[in-house]
Amino acid sequence: MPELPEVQTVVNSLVPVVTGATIRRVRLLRSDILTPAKHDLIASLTGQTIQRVFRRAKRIVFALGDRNQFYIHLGMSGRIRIESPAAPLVKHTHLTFDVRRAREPVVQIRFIDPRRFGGVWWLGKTHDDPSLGPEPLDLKPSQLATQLRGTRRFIKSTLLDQRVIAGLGNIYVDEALHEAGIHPLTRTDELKPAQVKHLCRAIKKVLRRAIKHRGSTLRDYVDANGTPGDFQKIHRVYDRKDQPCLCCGELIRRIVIGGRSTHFCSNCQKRKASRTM
DNA sequence: GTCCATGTTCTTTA
DNA sequence: CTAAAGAACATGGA
Repeated sequence: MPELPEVQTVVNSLVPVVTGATIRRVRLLRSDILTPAKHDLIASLTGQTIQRVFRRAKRIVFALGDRNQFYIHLGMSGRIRIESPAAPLVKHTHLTFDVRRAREPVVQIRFIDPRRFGGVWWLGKTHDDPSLGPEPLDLKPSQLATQLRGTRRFIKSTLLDQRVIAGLGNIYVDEALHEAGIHPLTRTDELKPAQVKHLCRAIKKVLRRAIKHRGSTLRDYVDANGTPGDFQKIHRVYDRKDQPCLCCGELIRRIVIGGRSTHFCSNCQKRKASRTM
């Protein structure tokens, strides 16, 4: 479910509720979602204030008043919900913490994740992660060119690699490659400078539009208030196998690259490196 | 029962 | 050394 636009949407819905709030009661209902596993999360959170919440890559990062940080990663099926503390817990709720801002009622933040590919990571005071690539929305073409240099992998696989760019996932890589007119099986080192520049613009354009539409709801993604996104309604290629391309009418194809379903238009995205715009 | 899934990481293969 | 392929993780929906 969650790629950069969905995670950003969740963060946007959390900001007004948790910024400056004090953490009251914390419950870790499944301790195996925590890394490091032995960390005492309850002791670290209880009584702390949340200075701010922000997104880095696909992570929801909480910065605490004592300069410690932790983050929640939603994995494939994770959700954050803002609820009344009295609301019944749904199945697969793994973490809850009550927060309170001055003169406002207590609300409860919940992390729910059936498949448990997501989890909670305690960062402490070490805030940087050298394994994460740059944020796509801040990316300059020259920076993208640097990140793409020296690999012959398929561009589809390269863009999914969080060390290269942090935040894209299967939906938005497919959408960005269509927007840029680049075939997903193009070898990364075959991209011309003009194509890299076009790709850089395409990535930002797709992500900005997706954030504006509050992400894509294919199955069950909702933001922290339970609101679904609607960007899936204007996908050009993702999940549109055998439907006509909105640009040219060609039927969208689905292939598998690196074990991931990949959608593209064989007319708008030519295999040969002939496109220069 | 089967296949598939918006993610990440590890192992095997080439 | 690089990177592709495959599996693993765990659950639920079609």
